[in-house]
Amino acid sequence: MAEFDNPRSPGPSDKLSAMTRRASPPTLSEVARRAGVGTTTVSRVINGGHRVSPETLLRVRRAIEALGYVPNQAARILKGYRTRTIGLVIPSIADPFFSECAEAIQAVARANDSLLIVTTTQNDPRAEIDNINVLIHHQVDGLILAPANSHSQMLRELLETLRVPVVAIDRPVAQSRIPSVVADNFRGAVMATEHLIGHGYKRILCLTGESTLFTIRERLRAYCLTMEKAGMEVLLDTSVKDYKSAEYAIESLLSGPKPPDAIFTLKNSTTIFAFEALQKLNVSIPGTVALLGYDDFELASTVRPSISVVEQPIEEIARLAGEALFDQLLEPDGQSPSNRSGKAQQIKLETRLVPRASCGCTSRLAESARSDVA
Amino acid sequence: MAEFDNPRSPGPSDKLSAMTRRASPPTLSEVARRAGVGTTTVSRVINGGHRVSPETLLRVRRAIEALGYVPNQAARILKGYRTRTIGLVIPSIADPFFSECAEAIQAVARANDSLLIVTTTQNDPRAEIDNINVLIHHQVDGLILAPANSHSQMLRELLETLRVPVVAIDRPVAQSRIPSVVADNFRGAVMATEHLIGHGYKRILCLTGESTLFTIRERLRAYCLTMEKAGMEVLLDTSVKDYKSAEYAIESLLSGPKPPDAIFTLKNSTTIFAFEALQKLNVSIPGTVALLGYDDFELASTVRPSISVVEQPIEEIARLAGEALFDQLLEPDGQSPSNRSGKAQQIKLETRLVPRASCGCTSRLAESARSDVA
DNA sequence: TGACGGTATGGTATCGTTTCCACCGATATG
DNA sequence: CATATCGGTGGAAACGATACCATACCGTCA
Repeated sequence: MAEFDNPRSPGPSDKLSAMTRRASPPTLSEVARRAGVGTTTVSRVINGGHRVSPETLLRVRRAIEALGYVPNQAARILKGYRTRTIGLVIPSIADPFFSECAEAIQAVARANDSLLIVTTTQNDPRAEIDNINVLIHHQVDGLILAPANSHSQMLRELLETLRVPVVAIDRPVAQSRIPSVVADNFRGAVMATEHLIGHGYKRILCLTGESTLFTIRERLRAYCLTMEKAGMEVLLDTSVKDYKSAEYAIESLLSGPKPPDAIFTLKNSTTIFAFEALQKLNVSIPGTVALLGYDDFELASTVRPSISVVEQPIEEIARLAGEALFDQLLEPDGQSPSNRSGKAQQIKLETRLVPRASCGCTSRLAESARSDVA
Repeated sequence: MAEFDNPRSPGPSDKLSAMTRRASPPTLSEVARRAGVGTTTVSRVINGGHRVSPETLLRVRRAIEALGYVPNQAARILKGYRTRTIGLVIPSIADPFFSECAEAIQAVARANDSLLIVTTTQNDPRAEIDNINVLIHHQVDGLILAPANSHSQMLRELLETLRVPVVAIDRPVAQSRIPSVVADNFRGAVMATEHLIGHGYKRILCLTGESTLFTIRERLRAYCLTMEKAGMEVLLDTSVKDYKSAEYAIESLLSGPKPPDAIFTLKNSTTIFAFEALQKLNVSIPGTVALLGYDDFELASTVRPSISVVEQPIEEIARLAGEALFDQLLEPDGQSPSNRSGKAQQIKLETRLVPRASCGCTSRLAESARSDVA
């Protein structure tokens, strides 16, 4: 871990570098000198040019142009201005769900003249805390994060002492007034389970994948409740974490005494592992077992059979979170921004069932249903 | 476009807020006062604690702890320190190629105590220039970018006047000494074309997709040269830009007088469109036409038939670029960093052919070949 | 004419940190 | 014993931009 490093190199004397390529960027007072005005006037020109006579304005603008002057961010920030950066804390950028989020949030940031700093946690709560601290030290104006653990006491406390607005995404922060934008995971999983039940499947297996995340737990809860309400047996397998484990689990379950006739997978990667395993084992889909997954993915409609999924409005989640953040940022009153009573702070978005072939909807039905919703 | 906004709110008088929850973060001089030392000493403690007596060190550390002091970044930066942020300029975060890049670069940045700011251009050269300027104004320490147009005069000039190190990724900057890390697109496409020729296909069609990007042009050049060298007819189609156009192009070509017996797609999305179209048209792969794509993707090995591809070492490209950037950053001499003669600045990485079923390699052969290389 | 309101402008303290320089005492060196 | 050396320390001047306040000027109204 390197120590802090040297400041700018000494640099040539002012006179020497006057005509040659500059060693350091021009400053506001150099602009002022060149334009024959005071620093105040230049500052005013930069910040909108109000209360400056047209001639002076022009002269200053020319000087700025000639010197290629750009204001020094650090100095402005020091005077209390916003940094025009926001931080994003997510498990991984490579995950398609979060990369789509990042893209959308970046767009919102850009629309608000801000930049986005992305950090990743790999769902490690400690890395998460670290990242938040680092971003705060870098004086970001606001923070969007997908909490690794919704119930972390430490996280909640940290967030509530923050002086900048925070919005949680995909997963809420339990027992706090931190605003959040999440999908309705419970409702989505209810829809999915009911859909499979509606198809007449009798033994619906739920593959949770390995996860303690809030979203997965919600989906699991919904599956269990729905099954029980329908008087059906809850069949769980939590062992699938990669292709191998999927193959092992599915093979043993299918050759067991009471094999499942449908599989509901609770997340993207689990769906893919399960699909891969079923293919490899030459299990007919949906003939022998139907498959329905949570979360859409690019090739879900292309593979044979196409895979039915519950689709989340990812881009919308991210966009709303970004907008909520900037709403808080632009609020005139500096009062603790997260406990204003007026606005609905906890946003929950609808998800959508996309029936395709793998759940037993025929190709044709699936197509019509699809265009129906779209 | 909002104007600049207000500086910090006036804030209560010092005395008043002394005992209550602080309105603004503690400063270095407050720490100094509490520890009964000068600001210089505190500063020294923060920056490594050299030349400070053990007792004083302890006292200062305690004061820092008690006040929860963290140094103000803006002030340090103003004094000439690095911002410990680097900028990344890519076409899109949602693109799997670039999201993997971003992930890897972020990891390198973190390892160097830096943060990553991500901006996207949608391959628009103007947005690219804008983004670079914005990042420079934010005083990033360095820059990594995937140039939209390798031959842009404007871009080259901008980059060469920059005072911070730059590394190009995936695509070089033509006629310049900007360091770059790219895959050997030419060699990759030669391998692919030769592989198809080796299978005995006679009419190999190349689907370029819509692109003027450097990478695609390189691959196209390689395809053409290899075909000509083999005395075979170059078959090009540049019209595929989505699923519909793929279906149209493939249907009309296949029903034409001299239909292709193999397809080589030059990028990820084109491969998927082509595959989708072939499936929909019930064309047998590789029976009627073989398929080989550039760039791997998650389900390429899962779909039936599995799709043969040329795979790029994405993570390695990104990691090397990140490391090259920090190498420059840490170089002691501040001389124009990009034209040091010592190091190889233009890195070109090998790509790898991953034969699967779609090109005609049988499943078994494909498997063995695969594990052979892996 | 004198008081007043408004506009254009500049001087200067300030933000929080680093660093140059000066200082002090103590030990080492001639 | 005088002087260099060195570890430990603090005062105060930067860094670059902003904003409070003061000033100078002009026109207008009573």
